[in-house]
Amino acid sequence: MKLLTKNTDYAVRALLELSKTEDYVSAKTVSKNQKIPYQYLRKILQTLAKNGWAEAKEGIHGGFKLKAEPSQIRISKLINIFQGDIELSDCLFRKKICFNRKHCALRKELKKIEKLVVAEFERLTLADLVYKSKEAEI
Amino acid sequence: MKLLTKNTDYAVRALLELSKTEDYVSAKTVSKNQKIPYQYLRKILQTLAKNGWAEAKEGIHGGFKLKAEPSQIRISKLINIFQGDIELSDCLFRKKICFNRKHCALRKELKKIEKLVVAEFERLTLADLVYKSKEAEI
DNA sequence: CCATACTGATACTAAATTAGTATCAGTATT
DNA sequence: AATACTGATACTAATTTAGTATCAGTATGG
Repeated sequence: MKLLTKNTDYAVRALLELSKTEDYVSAKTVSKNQKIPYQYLRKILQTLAKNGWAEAKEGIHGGFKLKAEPSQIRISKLINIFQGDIELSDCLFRKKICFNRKHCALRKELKKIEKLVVAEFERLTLADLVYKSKEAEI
Repeated sequence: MKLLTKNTDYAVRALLELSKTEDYVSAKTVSKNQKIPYQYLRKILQTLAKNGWAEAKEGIHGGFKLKAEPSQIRISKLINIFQGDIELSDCLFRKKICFNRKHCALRKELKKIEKLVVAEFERLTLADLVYKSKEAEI
């Protein structure tokens, strides 16, 4: 069971990379520094740009830069983009078997846990990670 | 993102089904009542039996029955069996890049969330679900 | 004004995980 | 001995995740 898939993981790390400087950073550079497959990363950066988290500049010396403050970039949002809604379980057979109380009892409990996780990921921002990174470098 | 895959979900529902009676219940019956594909369910029940959560009886009028009290069957254990360890993220590049503090900062935060989730699933037992089911039937 | 180093868009393949099926052998009951 | 079941295991299908490849277009520096 994984809460983060690779593309979310890569997205976070790419954004952290961008947070290092005000300049535009090319996908190539991010790819090198974070050891993320180049073409895969490009798609991720494009998605980030489309969703307003990064700004792209085309042409030579182009690249990407953060468009929002790290403290405004919530990991939950990134999960939403790359993995869809945070939803811990489907209500299988939603319509038919939810009359089946047993199943719903499970579902109800799962929903509770789901809320916890969502809250945690909403609390967590890129800034938290930047801050902790710096702390660790001392 | 799903915390429970279908086999865990099926396992829980199968165990709930078994909890209804002291008698042995055949896979066929469980399959019908819970609308779980028969052959798939059989594998799940066999796994539950192997892991000591259900007792199997062979031959005609055989089937499965609970081997533990519902209050002793923790959902976390079922997750462990059917989905492996609860682990929200791999530390990709574990050995090499964990020197990379940025990644580790993320990982540290994920571990915290992971602990929360694990604690919740350890708290939750089959009995909680049975109880809530009965409540709902009033 | 053009070579270069980049992004935009998109189509594609590969790998891994999850879900489901099928089959044959053996066992307890009547 | 027929029946209704489990044990074991091999297999296929579907879905999700990960990664690759390619062509078109853009900004910049020489």
